Order: sequence, then structure tokens, then C-alpha cells
Amino acid sequence: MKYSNATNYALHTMIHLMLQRESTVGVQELAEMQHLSPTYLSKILTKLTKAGLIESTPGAKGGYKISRTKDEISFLDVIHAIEGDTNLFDCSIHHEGCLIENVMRQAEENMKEELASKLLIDIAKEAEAKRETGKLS
Amino acid sequence: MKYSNATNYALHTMIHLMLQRESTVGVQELAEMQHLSPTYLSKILTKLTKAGLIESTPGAKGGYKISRTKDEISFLDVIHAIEGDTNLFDCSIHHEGCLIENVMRQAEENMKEELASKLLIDIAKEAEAKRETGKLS
DNA sequence: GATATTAGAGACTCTTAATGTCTTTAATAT
DNA sequence: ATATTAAAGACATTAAGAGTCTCTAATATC
Repeated sequence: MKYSNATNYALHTMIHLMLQRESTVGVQELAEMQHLSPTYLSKILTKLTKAGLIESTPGAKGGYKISRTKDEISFLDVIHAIEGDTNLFDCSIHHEGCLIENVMRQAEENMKEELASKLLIDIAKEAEAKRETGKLS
Repeated sequence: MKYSNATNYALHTMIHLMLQRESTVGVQELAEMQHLSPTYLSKILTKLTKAGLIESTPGAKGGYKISRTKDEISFLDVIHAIEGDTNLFDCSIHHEGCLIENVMRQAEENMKEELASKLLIDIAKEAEAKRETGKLS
């Protein structure tokens, strides 16, 4: 019962791309930064690309950059891109209208609302400010 | 990224025990009801017992019954008993004060607050009422 | 056009956690 | 003493996540 590591890597990568000045960053560099193998991170980046959160250009001088919609990207967007559209809880006994499932779903909804209201850009700026005051993010 | 089936079984079992008039119910009966093997459900029940949510008596005429605190048992109590004290999200990169982790933890907290505020007894009563109006739970 | 570079796709392995079974032991009522 | 029931623990099975490797496709540069 945990979010996957991939979601963590994805979130950190997104923040990094947001703080990036250069137009594109290759998977090589992104992978090194997080001590991951490029091929593994590549799969994560592909998911982010398909979700429209980042843009990729193949070929020499290619790489990834944050999407134009960068000021509107929420935590939930990233989670959704990686984890897919899943619920934390499925009753699996009752096929519909399970009272227990209803309660669990409502609670999950509260969490998701919070995650939808949190924008990556705000955290990115916060991280930048923190870094400038000497503390490494 | 899902709550375990065990949590679902545990919640349903708790509701059932709350609606139970007879003093104790054996694992045999509880297992049949949910189409589970008795030994498997037994492990779940042991966790609930250790958490103090139900009480068990071994031997002939033994079985399980809901704890005396039954009016105060929340969804979160059951989840905690089965899943343990875990977080949905661990940064695993940064050792402390990760901004991303902070956001994720806060959102999770919202969910848990909701789950702590929902009492099983209310759902049990609702299920009972629903059953009496002809609809099976 | 040839070459170097980079993303993407897919098959594959490894590891871990959940799921579930089986057997034995301990406790209790009759 | 016996039947019944919970508890414990070893064990097997399954499913999902994590991660690697290889090959293909696209693009810039020369």
C-alpha cells in the first residue's frame, strides 16, 4: 500500500525540468541526478510525455522539456500519469453500492482534491528559494 | 497502489460482527460468508484481535465478537490494524524535509482524517436499515 | 547522404509483497 | 477425555513493481 517509486522519481524530475533554463535535458542527465539507469527513467518519462506533462524531441540535441501548460500542472496530474486511473480501494465482494467502498472512496477523494490543488510550480519556486538560502533541496 | 484485499475482508467482517446478536461467531462461519478459507481469514482476525478491535475466545463454543469499544471504532482503526502504520509516500531520495514528501503527506493526512471520523457503527446501522428495506447489502 | 545522438518500444529478469494453504499447538466447554 | 476452536508458523503461489538490455525511429550536424 504505497505509491510506486516511479511516482517519486516522476515528481522530482518534473520539478527539476521546471527549474531548468536550457531548452531540453536528456534522459542521461536526468538519470544521473537521481542515480537511476537511463533506460528505467526513460519509461517514466515516456509516461509523462504521453500524459502531455512534458515534451520530448528525439535525435541529437533532443531531450525533454516541461510542457507549455507548466503553470497548471498539479501533483495529481503527475500521479495520474504514472499510476494510471486507479482507486485505492475496490470492494471486490459487492459489485455496486457497497457502503464500505463508498466511505473509502470519499476519503480518497479528499486526498485527491488536495493533490489536485497543489501545483508543481509552487513547490518548484519554493525549492529554488530554499536552495538560494544555502540549503540544498 | 491499492489497499490490500485483507483490509476489505476485515472491514466487512467487522460490520458483520457488529450486526451479530449471538455472543460469538466462529471463523468457519465468517469465512463461508465471504468465500474465504478459514485459515486465511484467521490471520486477518488475529490482527484485529491484537489491535483490540475484536475479542477472541478459543475452545468449544468459542469464536470472535466485537470489542466493547464498538461504538468508537473507525475505518482508520481497522485499516491501521491490517496495513500497519505506513505512509502512502516516502521520498526515498531525500532523508528529511523533502518538499514533495511534505505535500504528499499532507494530502494523505486529509484522507486519514476522514477515515478516522467515519465510525463503523454508523455504516453497520445503515447496512441494517438497507437490508430491512429489502435490498441485500 | 552519413553519422552521431537521443527518445521509444518491447522483451526479459529479478525482487518483493500479498495471497493463500497446511500443519501443529494451545486453550476452553462439555 | 474429547471435541472444538483460535493462534502460530512454515511453506507455496501469484502479482506487481523495479530494473536491464536490445533494437528501432527520429533528428541535428557535418
